[in-house]
Amino acid sequence: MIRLTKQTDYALVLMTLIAASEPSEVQSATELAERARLPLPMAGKILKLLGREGLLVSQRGAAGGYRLAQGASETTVADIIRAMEGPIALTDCSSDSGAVCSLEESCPTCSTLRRVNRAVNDALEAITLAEMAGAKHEAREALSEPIA
Amino acid sequence: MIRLTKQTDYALVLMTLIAASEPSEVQSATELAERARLPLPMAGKILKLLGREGLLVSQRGAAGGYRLAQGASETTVADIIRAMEGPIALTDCSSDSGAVCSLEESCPTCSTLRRVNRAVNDALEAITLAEMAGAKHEAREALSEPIA
DNA sequence: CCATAGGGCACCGATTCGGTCCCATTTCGT
DNA sequence: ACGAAATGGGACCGAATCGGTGCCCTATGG
Repeated sequence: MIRLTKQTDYALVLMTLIAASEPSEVQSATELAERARLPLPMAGKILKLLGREGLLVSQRGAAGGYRLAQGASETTVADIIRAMEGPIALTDCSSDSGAVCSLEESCPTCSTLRRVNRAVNDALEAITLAEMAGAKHEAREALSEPIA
Repeated sequence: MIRLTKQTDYALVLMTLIAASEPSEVQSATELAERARLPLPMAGKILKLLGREGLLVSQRGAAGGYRLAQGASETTVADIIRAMEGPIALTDCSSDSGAVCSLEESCPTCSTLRRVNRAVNDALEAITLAEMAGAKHEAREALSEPIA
């Protein structure tokens, strides 16, 4: 249903939590799991993935944890989704790789889908982690206007 | 991966094919399946669904088939996706139904997701079947720019 | 040297997806 | 009136994906 997985959803929540704290100090998976009201194994799994994908920097050993790899304004929703689910492509057809579509005759669909895909991508690229982290207090007026 | 199912993909192709023909005359599932290079059972299943959802009008009996229920300019990509997959919602959180999110504390995510969701929705709502059907010949310059 | 915390991965049950098939019903043509 | 041609509505099945847990390893601070 054009929907992202729950794990991606959780990733957005976790990233938001991390972004909302002091950028320099690490936060443990246990802490974050509690605050996000997620089971520890789940949170751990997701944080590991986000680390491997370069969105988080991890500190191993006792008193370890995670912190953002970049500033909260440099990370977008699209980045997080890509880290969790791979390239953003609505269909096989709409991926950037020039994979040839098997539906030759009827493939104006392809070109249009590519366009749709781009619109979605842009929308996701436009929202930064900083906005999400700040949304709790401010950024309420930013919601009143439509996007596209 | 924020992707729609293959059946939805097929639905877009089939709808495009139907829209590209004379609006008044019906086309059989067999015909359409051939032109879309899809197995007949698949095409049939999808066409039935689109009919039930009100996007197509069916003519039963011999020499039967399908035609558009509305003008090609009135039907959008979003309509087709909704017919195939239900309401467009990136996450449980972002649906329009005011379903309460379980992640209370961290739920600025909710509001932001709602915004993302809306952007996606708007993008899909903006593309009509008429555009897709016409894209084969024109609308090529709209593609010349890279995607992401 | 040990408790703490992340790294990696295998694994499992449940759901969804892609696809096929069957049978009932409708309708045109002869 | 009858039969071929089409749609209508499901049931059904194998395969892939999803959500979630657990285990064992390595790193590190006290």
